[in-house]
Amino acid sequence: MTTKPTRSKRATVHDVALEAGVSRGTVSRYVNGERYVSAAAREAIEAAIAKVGYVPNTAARNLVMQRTQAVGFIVHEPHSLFVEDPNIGEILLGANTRLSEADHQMAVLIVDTERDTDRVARYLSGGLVDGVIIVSARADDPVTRVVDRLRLPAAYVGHPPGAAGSASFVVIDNVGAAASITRRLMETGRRRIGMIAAALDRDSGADRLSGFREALGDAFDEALVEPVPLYSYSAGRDGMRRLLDRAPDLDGVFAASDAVAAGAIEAIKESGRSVPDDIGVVGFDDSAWAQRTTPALSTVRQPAAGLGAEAARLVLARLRGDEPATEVRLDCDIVWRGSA
Amino acid sequence: MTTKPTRSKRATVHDVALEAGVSRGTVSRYVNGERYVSAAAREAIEAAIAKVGYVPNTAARNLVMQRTQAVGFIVHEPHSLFVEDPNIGEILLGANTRLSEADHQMAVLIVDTERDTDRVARYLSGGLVDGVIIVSARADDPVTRVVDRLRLPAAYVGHPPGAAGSASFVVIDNVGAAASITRRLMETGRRRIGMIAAALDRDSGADRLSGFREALGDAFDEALVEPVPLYSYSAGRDGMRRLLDRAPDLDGVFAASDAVAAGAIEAIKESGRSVPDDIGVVGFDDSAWAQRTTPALSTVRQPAAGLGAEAARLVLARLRGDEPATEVRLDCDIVWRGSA
DNA sequence: TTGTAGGCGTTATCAA
DNA sequence: TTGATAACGCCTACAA
Repeated sequence: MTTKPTRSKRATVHDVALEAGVSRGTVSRYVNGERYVSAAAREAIEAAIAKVGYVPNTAARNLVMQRTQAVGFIVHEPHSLFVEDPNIGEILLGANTRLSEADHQMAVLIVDTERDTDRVARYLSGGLVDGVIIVSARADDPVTRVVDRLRLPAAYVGHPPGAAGSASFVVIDNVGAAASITRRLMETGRRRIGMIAAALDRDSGADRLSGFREALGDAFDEALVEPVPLYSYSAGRDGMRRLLDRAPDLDGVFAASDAVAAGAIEAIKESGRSVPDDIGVVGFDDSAWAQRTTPALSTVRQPAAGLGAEAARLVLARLRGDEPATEVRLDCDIVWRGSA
Repeated sequence: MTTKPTRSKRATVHDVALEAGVSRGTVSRYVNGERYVSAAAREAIEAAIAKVGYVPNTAARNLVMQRTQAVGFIVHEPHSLFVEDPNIGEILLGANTRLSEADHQMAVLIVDTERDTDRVARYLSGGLVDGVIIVSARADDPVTRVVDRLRLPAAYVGHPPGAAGSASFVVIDNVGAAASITRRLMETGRRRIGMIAAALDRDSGADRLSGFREALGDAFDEALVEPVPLYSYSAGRDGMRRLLDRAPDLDGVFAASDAVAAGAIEAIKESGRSVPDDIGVVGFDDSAWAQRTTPALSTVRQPAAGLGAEAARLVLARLRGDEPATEVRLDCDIVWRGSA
C-alpha cells in the first residue's frame, strides 16, 4: 500500500510536531533558530522534518509577521527601450546586489501593457513587498498612485515630472554632466557649438540644456539650439538638418541623447560634412547607439549600477524607519570616443 | 481631534464590515464580485471601503486560496550577459505578455551571487508563486533542486545539461540553425570554412558545433574548429587569431555567437584581411553586436519573445493540471547582412 | 524548556 | 441574501 501519487499536501509545522511528538511552538522555535530547544527535541524535529519533507510557508509567515523581506522593482519602460537600453539591466543588478546584502528578495515587476498596470498595483497593495523601487515611472498612473496611497516605502530612479511627496528620488546630475561634456567639446577647439535639445518638457531635457548654456557662458547663442520633441534617432536627424540650414558654419554639436546624436551624424554626413573633422558630435547616455555610430560617440555614461544600488539603499533606510534624503544626485563619467 | 499621523494600520475586511454594518462574509462576497449582495449592502460597503481606505491583502487571500496567480521568472545569467544580451529582455517580455493575458503576475527573480541562490530557493518554496519559468539554469543548484523537490510546475528556457524529469523545456533548434547558416555560407562559395566554437560544455555550444559539422559533411575539418570557453568578444578575437595562424587560407568562419563573431572580425581585420571579401563571417543570436560590427553580421535570430511566451504557456498548462510536452523546440530565422 | 491558544486577513461552508 | 465559524500555516505571548 503506497501513498497516493497525486499531489500530496505539503507538510506543515503541525505535521512535523505530530511526527516529532512535540508541540507546534517548539517546532516553530527550532525552525527559527531560537534557543530553548532541547537536544532531544531538536533531534526529533530534524528527523521529522526530513521524513515529512517540511518546508516553511513564507506566505503564512509573512502574514503573521507583517513583513516580507522583499521589495518590488517596477520597470515601466516602453517595450523597445527595455530591450535595448543596457542601463536598465545595470540598474537592476545594482539594486539586487544591495538588497541581497541586506537579505532582501527583489521581485521585478514589468509593466508593459495597460493590463499590467492594474495587476501590478494590486500586487503591491497586497502586502507582498515591504517597499518598492520604481524606474521610469509615469507621473500619475495606478502604480504610483497606489504607492503614494499606501505610503509604501519607495525610491524612484529618475524624477517623474510632478512627482509627489514622501518618496526618495535618485537622479543623475544632468546639468553637471551636460556642462562637462560641452566644456570638453570646447576644449577640442570648437567655436560654434550648437545643441539638439530634446524633450524640454522633461526634467532631463531641460537640465541638459541648462548645463549646455552654463558651460558656454557668453558664447551661448540661442539660435544654435534646436529643440526636438523626443529622444529619438529621427528627431535628431531632422533637427540637425534644420540646424545646419540655419548655421552652416557650425563646428560642434551636443545632442541630448545618443539616439539623437546618431540621427544628427546621419544628417551631417548627408550634408557632405564629416565627423569629427568638420563637426564634432557628443551625445548622452552611452547607450547601444554610442557604439553603433561611425565614428563611435563621445558621450556621457550614466552610473547605472550606482543608481540601482542607491535606490535600494534608500528603500532599505525607509524600511528601517529612517527618513533618508529626498533626492540624491549622482555624477556621471564622460567617455571620449571618435566623434569629437 | 485628528487621527494620529503615525503609520495607521491598514483597514481590513473586518473594519469595512463594522463600518458598513454587515458581516465580513458579505464584504468578502462584494469584493470578489459575487452575486447575492443586495443593493443596500453594496452601497453601505462601497461607502465603508472608501471611508476606511480598504485595500485587500493578497497575502492573506493567497494563504487561504492556496494559490497566488503569480509565477516566478528566474534569470540565472552571468552578470555581464544579462546586461548586454537583448534576448533576455525579449524573453522576459514574451513571457510577461502571455502570463498577463492569463491574468497572472510575473515576478522576476535575479540570481547573481551565491547568496541569491538560497534566498530565491526559499522564496520559491515559500508558496509565493504557483509556478516558475527558469532561464539559463544551472544543472544542479539549490534553485533547480527546490523546484524539483517541490514539484513546482516549471518550464525551462534552454535545457540545462543533465536536467531532471517533470518539467518542460523550451529550446531553440541549435543544431538545425547552425547547419542552416553554415550551409548558407557554403552556398556563397566559401571552401575552407572554420568555426569558433564556444562553451562546448553547454548544450547550446555543443549543438552549434554539431550543426556545423553536419552541414559540412565530408568537408568538415577538425583542425578548423577553434574551441573557446565563453561566448565573449575577447574569446572570439583570441580564438580567431589562433585559427588564422593555423589556417591562413580560411575563407569563411562560423562564430558560435555574435559577440564571438565581432571579436573574430577584429582579428581578421588586424591580420590585414577584409570581411566579407577575404573571409565571410556569420554569427548567432542577432544580438546588439550584430548591428555594431562593420559590416553588419549575417546571423541567426532567436525567436526570443517566442521562447518566453512558450515557456509561459507551458507553466500555465501545468497549472491547469495538464501534462504538456516535455520539450518544445523552436525554429530560428537567418538574417543575412553584409558580413558574408 | 515546553505546550496552549489567540491572531494575522481572507475565503468558504452551512445554517438561518 | 446574509451571518457565524472554521480553516489556511505560522508566530508569540503566556502559563506551566
